Amino acid sequence: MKIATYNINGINGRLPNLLRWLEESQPDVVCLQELKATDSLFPEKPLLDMGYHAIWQGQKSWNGVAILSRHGVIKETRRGLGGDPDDLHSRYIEAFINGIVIGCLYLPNGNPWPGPKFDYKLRWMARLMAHAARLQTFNLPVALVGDFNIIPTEMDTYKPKKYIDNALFRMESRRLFHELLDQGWADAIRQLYPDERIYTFWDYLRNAYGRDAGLRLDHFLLNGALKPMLVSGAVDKHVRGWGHSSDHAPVWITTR
DNA sequence: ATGCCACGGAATCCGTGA
Repeated sequence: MKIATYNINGINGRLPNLLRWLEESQPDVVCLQELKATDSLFPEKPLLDMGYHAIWQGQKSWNGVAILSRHGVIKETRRGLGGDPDDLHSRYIEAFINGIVIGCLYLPNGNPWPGPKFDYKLRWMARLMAHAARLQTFNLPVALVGDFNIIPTEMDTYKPKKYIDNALFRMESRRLFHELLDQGWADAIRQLYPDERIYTFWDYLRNAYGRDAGLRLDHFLLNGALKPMLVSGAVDKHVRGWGHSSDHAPVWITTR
């Protein structure tokens, strides 16, 4: 099964890019983030026409997550993380597809540091970790997939010094990410490419893509049951070079 | 220290993103 994640940065503005990439890449399941669309504006029909069923949690202007699948109707298992009834951001949706539990997430950016947005990021991560710990008790393959907005190590940014006080790279963010891994999650892309610089995001500013000034922010975390099923994975980097692209590129893995 | 780009939504700018 080919599972992908793609921060689309506005699903309606970039629908032609999304459809072009789906046609080319032929993923079975796709986790999307930053829909930037309300529920009623989700482009269900063009995706169905391409054979993809979808579940989504939209929001006006910002955030928004969705899961697409070619394996028929999707069994949704959760939307939202719980642990904070006042949090109205659409950042988590989860489904059971073809024997795998797939959690699609869009972790808060958290900039600027310090401040309330950074505090929200850390609280959201704590809630994610509480839910991830519950998922670890499942006797099933589980994947946490999406835009984590975290640069896990110095190897995952073109210029570590520049990001020292950035919420994506602050030690608190990295520490929580590694505490999450310590629950028993494997960072699939890093596992496949232990020594390579791999980026999934290139800023629109300053010709970042042309200079390959990127960050690795989009991750696949696999539990112990799913990890031995991992076969391959990669970033569809060229998609970031298409006209009218998102600032993220799609990332995918395949499992047996 | 700031703007550089790009989005949605409203309005001819603002908040946000990373």
